[in-house]
Amino acid sequence: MRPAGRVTITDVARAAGVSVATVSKVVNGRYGVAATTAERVQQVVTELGYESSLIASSLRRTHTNVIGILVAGFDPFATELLKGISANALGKGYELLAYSGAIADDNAVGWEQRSLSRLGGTLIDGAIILTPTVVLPSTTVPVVAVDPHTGTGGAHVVDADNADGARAATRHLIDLGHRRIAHIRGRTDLMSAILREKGYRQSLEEAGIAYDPALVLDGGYRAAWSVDAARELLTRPRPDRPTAIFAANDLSAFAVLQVAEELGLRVPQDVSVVGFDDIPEAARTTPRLTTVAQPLQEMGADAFTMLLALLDGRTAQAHVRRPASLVVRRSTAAPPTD
Amino acid sequence: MRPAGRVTITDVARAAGVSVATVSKVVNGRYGVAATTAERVQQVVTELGYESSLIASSLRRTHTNVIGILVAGFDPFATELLKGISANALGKGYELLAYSGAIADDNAVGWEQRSLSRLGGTLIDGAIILTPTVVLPSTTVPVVAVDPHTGTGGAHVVDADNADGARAATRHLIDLGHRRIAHIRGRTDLMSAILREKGYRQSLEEAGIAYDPALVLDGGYRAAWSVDAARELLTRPRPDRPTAIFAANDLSAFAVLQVAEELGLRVPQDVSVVGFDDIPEAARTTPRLTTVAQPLQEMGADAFTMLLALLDGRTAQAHVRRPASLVVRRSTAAPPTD
DNA sequence: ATGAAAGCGCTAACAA
DNA sequence: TTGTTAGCGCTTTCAT
Repeated sequence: MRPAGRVTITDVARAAGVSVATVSKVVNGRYGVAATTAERVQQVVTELGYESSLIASSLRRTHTNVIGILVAGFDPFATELLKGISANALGKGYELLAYSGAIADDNAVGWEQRSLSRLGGTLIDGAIILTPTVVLPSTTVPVVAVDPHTGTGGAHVVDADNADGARAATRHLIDLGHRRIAHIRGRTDLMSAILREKGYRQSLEEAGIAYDPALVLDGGYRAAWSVDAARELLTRPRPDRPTAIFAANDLSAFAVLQVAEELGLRVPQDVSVVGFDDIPEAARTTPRLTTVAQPLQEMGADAFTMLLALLDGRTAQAHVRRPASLVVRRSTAAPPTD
Repeated sequence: MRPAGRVTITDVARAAGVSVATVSKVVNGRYGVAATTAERVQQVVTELGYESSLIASSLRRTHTNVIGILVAGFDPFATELLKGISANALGKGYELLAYSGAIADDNAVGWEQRSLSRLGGTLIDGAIILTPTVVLPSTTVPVVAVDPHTGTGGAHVVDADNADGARAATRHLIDLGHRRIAHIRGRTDLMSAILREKGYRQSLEEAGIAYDPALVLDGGYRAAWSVDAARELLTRPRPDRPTAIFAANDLSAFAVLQVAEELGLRVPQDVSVVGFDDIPEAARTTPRLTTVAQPLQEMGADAFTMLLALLDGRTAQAHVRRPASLVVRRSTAAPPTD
């Protein structure tokens, strides 16, 4: 009688009248099996639709040809990187396993460590960790970090040139004639946010515009906080009110757009807005958002290439930095002339 | 001495001076452990940074609180659905494991079956399969299919109303005044393609426009084939040439845009183009593409909700169909008046 | 060429 | 309360 649930190697062995060891050899193409036996086993395998359990085999094997991609959640940032990794991985003999382990608030921090422990050493041969928030201790499998939040920490890293992107964004606003340019800052504990603010200040300095602390507010990369910040900035009386806002990420920029609309301010006529990240939604806002694009898909591909080198025992460049580039859309224009 | 690789339950047991069984009980919060013992074990766990291996435990357990999302690859379609699933899964106590098993051409077909076999029964409690291409035999874990290519096949399904979306797209062209409307068909073996063509024909019929087989060509949902089809259509002499083309998906529509440009035809002045899917790139073409959007994120969320019901032993609606909606951008206008 | 047996890390009966 | 034992499905020596 046919087994009810999964077809296991034991089912195949029984049906073929051989031992499980022999089935294992056939399935994995090992030597030491008579051609006729192999053929018979193969036939039963096909007949029963047997596929080896990834779980069970990974428990014994040293490698699985599976690469883990550890994410906090499937947000636009992560999924763009995934596309790049997936495109690059095609035909390279590896399966991809994207794991989102941050399911509750209590593991919102340190999720990467937990996920790595739970999968590492057995299920996956190596890992690509997207935007890790902590420095990872030495692990049992090779790891590449993409856009780490706390600096490189000795690990292999792929990121974009955040400072330069922010410089370009700010310079764009300056070139349009803006002088009162506000910045809604990201999470101040994160590397990327610090670098973006740094780029903003550098461009101001290059243009000889004095840095005004009153124009820099916290948005924490989050919509809610950014709404508050935007409201604070845009409700100021006219001479104090900034004519342009550079938001640390697109989410914050969307908040600015929303608040401007509430207040009856036109974008870009009354206020210009620039974001950062160029998530797909940025091309769909009204007006479409001028922002800084990170080549996320390329970065994903880079990470995969790097990890492959590591897995092959080759030495890999420790740090790959991709340029960020300004994408000018409709949310920026010359300041109002009064 | 501290163990070199992963920290296992045995390491913890040894360090705490108890048996592995006791550690297991503590870690999983089972009863029957003295408070003082539990505390000591817990401390060692923290100290050593122990995390149970998902693999090993899933081999024994009946459930893992992990939901598998089986995809062929991480393309725009899959990642949008992922976003919706992920957003809905947050805080529901499940971890997400997206698995891309189609790594080579030889498992390009039947990947879903293979992935399900490899993960099912042990690693994952249930699965959401994105755009499966074959009908799945009864499996050991609950399964929800999103946008299946071959009909529902008795399984639980989430999809968009392809026929209605196609009707809307075609009606939009008719309303603009078009009468010679071509259709570049999708893969004729797939449910979605058949429904889209059906919608196209229905709208023509409703408007009293005779169906002309010469205006319907195969594009197979693929760029290359669609380029050929578009060229065939757009190089026809003027009275025969269609004034509008409804492509079965955005990829095909992009091909039309490209061919039109090569031929010196202006979109939408000389020819109007409508796509289907509204992948993010559709908002970035020149001109931006009018297309039919499927609410992918909502569909992902629906699938998760459905699977949750199944896992809880509740009965779930067998088929959830979401409306598809026309997104009018810049690639459509009234036909040339000559 | 084939199979018996050990063991990967863990959980669940059951015994002590 | 705690530990011993069996075994999940598989791979890998090591005998036969």
